[in-house]
Amino acid sequence: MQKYLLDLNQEQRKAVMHKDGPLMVIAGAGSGKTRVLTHRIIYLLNEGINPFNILALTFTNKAAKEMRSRIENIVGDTVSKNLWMGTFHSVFSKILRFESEKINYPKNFTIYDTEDSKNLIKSIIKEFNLDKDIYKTGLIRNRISSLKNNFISYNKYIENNELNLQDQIAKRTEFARIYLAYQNRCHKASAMDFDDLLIKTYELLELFPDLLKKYQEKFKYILIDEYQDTNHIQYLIVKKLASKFMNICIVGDDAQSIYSFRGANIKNILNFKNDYPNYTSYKLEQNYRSSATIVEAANSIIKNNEQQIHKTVWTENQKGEKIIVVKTTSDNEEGKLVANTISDIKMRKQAHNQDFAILYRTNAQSRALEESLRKRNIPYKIYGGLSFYQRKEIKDLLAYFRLAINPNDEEALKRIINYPRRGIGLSTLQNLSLIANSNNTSIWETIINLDENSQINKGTKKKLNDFSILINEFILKSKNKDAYYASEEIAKQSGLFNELYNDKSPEGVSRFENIQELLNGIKNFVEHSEEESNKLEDFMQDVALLTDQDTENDKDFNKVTLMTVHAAKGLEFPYVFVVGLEENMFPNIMSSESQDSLEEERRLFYVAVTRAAKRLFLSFASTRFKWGQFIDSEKSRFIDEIDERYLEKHEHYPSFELKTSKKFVYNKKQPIVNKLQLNIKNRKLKKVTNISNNDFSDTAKIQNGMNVKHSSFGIGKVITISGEGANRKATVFFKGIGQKNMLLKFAKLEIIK
DNA sequence: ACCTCAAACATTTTT
DNA sequence: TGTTTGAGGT
Repeated sequence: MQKYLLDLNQEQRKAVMHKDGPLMVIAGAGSGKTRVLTHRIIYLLNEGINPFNILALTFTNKAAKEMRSRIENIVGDTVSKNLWMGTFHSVFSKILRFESEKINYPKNFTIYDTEDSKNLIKSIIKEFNLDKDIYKTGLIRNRISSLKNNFISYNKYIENNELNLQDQIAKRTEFARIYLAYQNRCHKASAMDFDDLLIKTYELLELFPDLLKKYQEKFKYILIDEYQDTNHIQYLIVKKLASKFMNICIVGDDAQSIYSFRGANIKNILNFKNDYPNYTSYKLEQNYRSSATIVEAANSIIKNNEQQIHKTVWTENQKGEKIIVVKTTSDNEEGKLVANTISDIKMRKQAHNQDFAILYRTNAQSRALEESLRKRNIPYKIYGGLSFYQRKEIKDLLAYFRLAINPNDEEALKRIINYPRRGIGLSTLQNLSLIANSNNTSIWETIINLDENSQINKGTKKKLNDFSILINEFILKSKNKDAYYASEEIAKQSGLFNELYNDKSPEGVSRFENIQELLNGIKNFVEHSEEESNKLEDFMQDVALLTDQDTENDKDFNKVTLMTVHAAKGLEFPYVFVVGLEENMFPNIMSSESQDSLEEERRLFYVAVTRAAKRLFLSFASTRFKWGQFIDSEKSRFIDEIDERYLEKHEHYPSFELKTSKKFVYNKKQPIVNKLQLNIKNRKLKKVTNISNNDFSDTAKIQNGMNVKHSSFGIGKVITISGEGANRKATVFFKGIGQKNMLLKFAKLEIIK
């Protein structure tokens, strides 16, 4: 037997060595599902299947990358580099780059990210003069996205009475018009949003049978990871592609289906049998990841769900220690508890930072945790905030690149037409937009054909003309020169480089550094690509599809991980903290209405718990700071669903001493807060926070002419002082930075003698 | 056209 | 609490 097959158990091996025909692998958490997928690909390659004929669809780019490198280690990179591997979005965008002209899109189409989509919708709502409180951009975008993911086009939408009625009830009577306009504007801008990447692929395969045949024959073997989280349109595409050879292998776990808000349909996995009647299926039930306690506890959680494929996850691993459940008084206490416990374990068990993960339901919860980790000097990395490519300065520069590649890209144009300042303001832009809409062209087309328009005055025309000359130069450079040369030129000539260089505030400096980092990244890209594919266009291909997990660098190696439970799917850590286990938080208030969404929250909790290998810590806070207010909260029902045997409950975790006094201990007898009580609580807690800050006595000492030190601006001289007590302000001159006005209460200035 | 400041506003999860 | 929007001034 081949060496790589030896470390598989019997079921895993059967799945790996299944050669032809539909295959369904139901894999419990931690049962080695990625390993099966990887090994199966290696097996196919060893059987003589051409790597060109294998398509592997993963849930994240990172997963694809990791799988590819594992395969590469065994079969070598000449073979592995020819495998088609990636997310649905990235693989299909690649196909569209070849074929898009057939469906009337240029090959250099732009991919609009969520921010672009929202901005476009915002413009449309404004142009239609609609009430922005009824037509909320985020909501509209979500609705359009969900329609698209269910393959309901504008035409199908207007025929659908039920959907129309929903919008009537919500008073969004103009929704259809917005939907149509959105589609048209995307098309005019030669742009596709995330959902279009799927829809257009489907259309392509539907409209052109010869193309369908081509890709069916190309992808003779299709493997899909995390199948429980595919949505309807993805399902349709796969069904089409696989219908010829039926060599489709899906791997998934219905108990870990957590993306229904994105259109994921748990029925896809349940219906696999109907679509492929001659299927084979294997169940992987042995968990290799977690302690027996964690595995059993997870089982006791998921059994509360009604919808599921029956399976029993078991393990031979040691029992391990009990799961710690801790109640804390506030979110800050919770943060301290987590940070202290991490330090403690690091010392006693010789664990490293990268062994720890802190998981939460919503991104907003990260702040209290970050603060306490910082105070304890524990390095951490945080996912799900802004990814590198979504930072303002990066998006600004990328917008120039996008225009150089596709000048019709309206969102990119709007972003930078007046940044840096060139005196082309809002009213000019509105005018242009109006003309463009009435001529059914893009804004760019309108600008380069200005002479025919008399609505715009001469001065503005000159400015617009200069702008178009600039962009035309960028278009030429991006076509003829390598990406690094072109991008550097664009950064300089656009004025962006200077603009950021001249901003010497700490934020400005870091923005400038980010731009340099981006340019370095492009340099690196050029050095590692062939001459025919080292253009800006090649670099930009799927930048919009990258997430912060994909842009991880070496600096992030030994750090504690902070992320949402959603983002943690597929990962594992020795020590896991699941925080904020409170009613309305987890399960989230938005999901507590229907049985289905509650079951999904429970699956999410199941995912969180099963990330842990050695030890699991669950915590909840009895007050939480939200919207600038303290809100009382109660323990999550999910904690009570875990079998008591596996839990060890604490008011405070004993391994460290809490600094706060008993008076803040949550009072069980008064779960309902009245306003007065809340105010008292506020005051008390505020006091506690102030103690940890610099006290006022120090700020009162600061006088005119003194030299002071600021944490980020460095050393400066006090020029003026105004105000009293908490309102005491100072104007300070910092060398190389300039004057800053600051409230002494917050500024934490240190007096330098 | 652009800047500044105060008031209103918002909060699930993401390729 | 942090961010976005709108009014009003330059």
